[in-house]
This record gives sequence, structure tokens and C-alpha cells, in this order.
Amino acid sequence: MTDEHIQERTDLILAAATRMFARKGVAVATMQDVAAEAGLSVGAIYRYYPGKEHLVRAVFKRIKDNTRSLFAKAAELSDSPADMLRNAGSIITERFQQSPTREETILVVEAILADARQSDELVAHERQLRDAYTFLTERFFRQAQRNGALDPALDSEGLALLFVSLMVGLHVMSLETQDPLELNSVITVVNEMLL
Amino acid sequence: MTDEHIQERTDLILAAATRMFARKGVAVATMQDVAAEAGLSVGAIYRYYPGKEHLVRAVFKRIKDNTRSLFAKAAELSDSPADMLRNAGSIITERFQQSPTREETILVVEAILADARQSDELVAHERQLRDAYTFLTERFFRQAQRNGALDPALDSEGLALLFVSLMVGLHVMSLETQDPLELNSVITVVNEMLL
DNA sequence: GACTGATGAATGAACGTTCATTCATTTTTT
DNA sequence: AAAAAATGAATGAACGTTCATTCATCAGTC
Repeated sequence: MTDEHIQERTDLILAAATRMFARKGVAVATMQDVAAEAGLSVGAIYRYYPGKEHLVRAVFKRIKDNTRSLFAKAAELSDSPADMLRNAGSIITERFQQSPTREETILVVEAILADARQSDELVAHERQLRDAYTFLTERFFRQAQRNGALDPALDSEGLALLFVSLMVGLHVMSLETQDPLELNSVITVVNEMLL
Repeated sequence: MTDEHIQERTDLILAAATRMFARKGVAVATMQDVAAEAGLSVGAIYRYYPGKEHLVRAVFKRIKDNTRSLFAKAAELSDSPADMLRNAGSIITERFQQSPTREETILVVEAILADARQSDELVAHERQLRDAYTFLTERFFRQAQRNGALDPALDSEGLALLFVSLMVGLHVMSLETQDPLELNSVITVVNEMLL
């Protein structure tokens, strides 16, 4: 009853915390909520996490890492801006259609808010989210410009910011609908504009 | 000392609450925080608002109304999609540069999150935010298509969703920078793409 | 195999703190 | 002096955290 068991419990608690934090909000969800959702007692949680603060950070970290790697994958799979838009768009729709990941979407936004409120000391460290996104995207666009898949006259930095903002915006907008967004029409429009 | 005084106090408290809710988060900011920020005692607040819940709702309502009317104004001032983008973009930068409105930006996102968590009963009522945005925008685009300022072949609904998502995304992204966004490059890129 | 003792995972009542709300009192206005 | 406005100490509920206790599991002994 060792490493494997600890990993199992840690994951169980993290998943339960993710659900509760998304459902009620990080500040409103209580440790008792998390414990009940995990099917454990409150005390048990403190064996695996030193406190609520740590649990929150662990949840945010996982969310960010997930999102970042999805972005990286979209860039890797694509070989033109239109393609990248299509890939990133389908990531959002997929993410949203699975119910547990709708909750993750909410937490992506909560994590951004938490970052936004951080006072200036840790800021530099915590602002990696946007940087990582825009960095990945800009690199992809520059590559596309070298390959001739994108007009070299376009400002790749501006384009990257535009692209990432659009993706984040679509995430947020998806929170306002029960049904998945009609992303197809968006993608079609941008495709037409990009050609 | 009646109507005018009541209005004055109500506004004072609402402004203080807006600042504190944005700074700490709605759930974390206390009534004592709000009172201190307003330069009043806790008890005084309860003379003007029946409780925290009401205060929160009032703050959210004002934020939404503000944002909505800014959107409407942008549509009114514009006579082409590129123009609309420029106008909406400058609204975001203006909003962001004034310090009190950076806090409002945070609350726009908190309000969206609060909506997203509302359970299904009130949802239809509360989901006006996106509808109002996209409705305004789509109507503007259709008008532009009639005026010949926009390719009539484009799907105005998809375009509206795209546009609103981009604006919301830019708002959120602006939270991740201390400095105002380099929106100009974004606007330039889209302008080039729209032509 | 049966008994005993040790281990440490899990429990949940209890504690101290924080916070929304109330209200008896004081201050200000009319 | 009466009425209205404002105060802030008091109240009680809720929450994060702690810890004495329980109990299933397993090692050691016969």
C-alpha cells in the first residue's frame, strides 16, 4: 500500500476538487464539499494535500498544463493558419462536448482571473500562460511565413495575439451556451477571410 | 436630504464594492472591506443594500449594462466591419487604460462565470449578455451587407460570433498584461485581412 | 494456521477564526 | 427635541484545520 495507492488517492482528490471548484467556484467550494465529492472524510484530504491553497494550486496547474499541451498539439498538427484555426477550433468543441471538460473550461477562466489578481511579485512567474500560448502560436505563424503558407507581410506577433484572443474568447463564449457553439460557421468565415 | 442623498450614497457604495470585488474577488471580499473602501461603517451599507447578494447583483448588472452600451455605441459609430473592429478595439484599450475600468474588466469575466454556474432555471434569463452582444453585432453586419460594405456571401451569424469572441478574448487577454495590449498590431492585421 | 501487536490510513468532532448580519447607541440633520 | 443616518460591538453560522480515536491490514511468534 504505497506509491500506487498514494497516486490513486491524489488523483481522486484532484478530480473531485476540480469538479467542485468548477461547480461552485474556488472560494465558495468547501473542503467538506471536496471530501464528500471524493467519497472521503475531510481529514483524509489533509494527508495528501497540506491545505486548500495547495489543492487550488494543483488544480490550476493541471488545467494550465492541459490547455497548453492541447495548444501545442494543434500547432504541431497544422501546416497553415487556416488549418491551425480548424484544429484549435475542434479542440474547443471537443473539450466542450465532454461534460467533465466543460468544468475545466470554467477553471481555465478562473485561473486567468486568479493570475490577474496576483500582486506584482509573483506575476512574472505566473504570467506564463499567455506567453506560452502566444509564443507557441507566433512561432507557428513565423514558420508558416517561411513555408509560404502565410503572407510574410503580416505581423506575426499581432496575428498570434489575435489568434489566441479568439481562442480564449471562444472558450469564454462557450460558457454562455448550454449547447456546443456553432463553431463551424466561425471557422468557415475565417477560412474565407484568410484566403 | 433625501432622494439626492440616497442616490449619492448608493453610488458611493456601488463604486467601492466594484473596486473591492474586482481586487479580491466577489467571494473573498468582505462587507467590512467594502465599508472601509467606501469610508462608511458596515451597518451603513445595510441601510442602502439589503445584503451582500443584492450588492453583488447590482455590481454585475451595472457592469453588463456598461459593456452592452459600449458595444451598441461602437456599432452605431461604425459603417464598415473594419471600422467596427477599430472602434470596439479602442473601447477596450480606453477601458483598460483608465485604472478603475481595468477592475471592471475583471468583473465582466466574473459576471460571465457567475452566469455560467447558474443552474438551468434562471439561465435563459441571464444569458442575455452574449445574446445582446451577438444580436447587436449581427444586426450591424447585416446592415453592412445591405450597404455593400461587407461581402454578402459571408455568414453574418458566424461573423458576429467570431467578432464578439475576439472582443471578449481581448478583454481577458488584457488581464494577463500589466501594460495595455498592443492592440494596434491586432487591428492592423485584421484590417488587412478584411480588405 | 491462529493469536498478538504494530502500523498508518481514515474518520469526524472540536477549535479558532472569519464573516454576514443585527441592533442598541450615538451623531447629525431638520 | 424629534427624526434620520451612521456607528461598531455583538451574534451566530460556516469554514479551514487539527488531532484523538478507530479499525483494517499485515508481520512476527508459537
